[in-house]
Amino acid sequence: MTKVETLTKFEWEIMKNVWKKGNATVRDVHEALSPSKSRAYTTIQTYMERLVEKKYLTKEKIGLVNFYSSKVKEKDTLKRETNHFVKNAFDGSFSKLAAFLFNTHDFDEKDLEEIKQLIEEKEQANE
Amino acid sequence: MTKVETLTKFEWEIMKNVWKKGNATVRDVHEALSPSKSRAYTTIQTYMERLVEKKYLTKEKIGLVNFYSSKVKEKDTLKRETNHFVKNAFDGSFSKLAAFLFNTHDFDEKDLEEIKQLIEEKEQANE
DNA sequence: GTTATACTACTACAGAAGTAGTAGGTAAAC
DNA sequence: GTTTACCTACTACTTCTGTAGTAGTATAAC
Repeated sequence: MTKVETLTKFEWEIMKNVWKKGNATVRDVHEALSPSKSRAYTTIQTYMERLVEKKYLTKEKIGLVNFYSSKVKEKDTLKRETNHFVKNAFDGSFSKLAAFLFNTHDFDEKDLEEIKQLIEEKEQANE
Repeated sequence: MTKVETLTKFEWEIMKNVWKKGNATVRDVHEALSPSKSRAYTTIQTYMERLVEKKYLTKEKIGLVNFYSSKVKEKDTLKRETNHFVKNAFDGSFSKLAAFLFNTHDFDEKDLEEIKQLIEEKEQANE
């Protein structure tokens, strides 16, 4: 019954940075995030430690400094979280989500063309 | 800077029930939810009270019993939450989300047709 | 060699989320 | 009219999130 976890907004932020850099120190992440919303260095540190506990990150000490790297693939995480969301919000139905998006958001020509392209590729693949 | 809030999984559950019934008592919701995962009646009660505090629900006492009804439209909530999610997970890009869905999930013919239909309608509307 | 800098490890604390018990009151049933 | 069932209001406690301070140690700079 492994309880499935969800990343909080801020945990996402951190994970995104680690994914982008491959591996990152607290300082790296702090510097990358600080401009937008200033948080103490140790706040970032705490988060990253917690992400280690939660098995999202591993850390390795090189010299004096901890380098954190991701234990989970971005794509897998994204997939899991998306499934979650769709489950909660749209009873697990992706076409409900799609319908909803079309009805409530404005897509421009380009978006629509891109998506249509994707569908056609899919359809080819399905055949 | 009105801090935007997100519903937790369980708050969703409750809101869905209230939306479905129009207005609902604690007992209604408890009975609707219990089969799946048993939670105490008072747990539901607490949640519903908190949702009143958070302005998602209003309550009106009729006789001895509180009837809760939604203050927010399901559609609006869904939209807000979807925006949130897309913002966190896909840097706010709906076409990234779309692309991701196509790459990681299997849609069957029917789904694809439905979506294509939607796009064509949109395109017509855009013209 | 003493001072400043940088980093880790540990501790702390408030508020939200998750969960539920208890007290007390009305109404129904006997 | 006493018991039972049901409901609300209030209180309580744990875990998780968000946020950060402090102590201690290694290194760099003077």
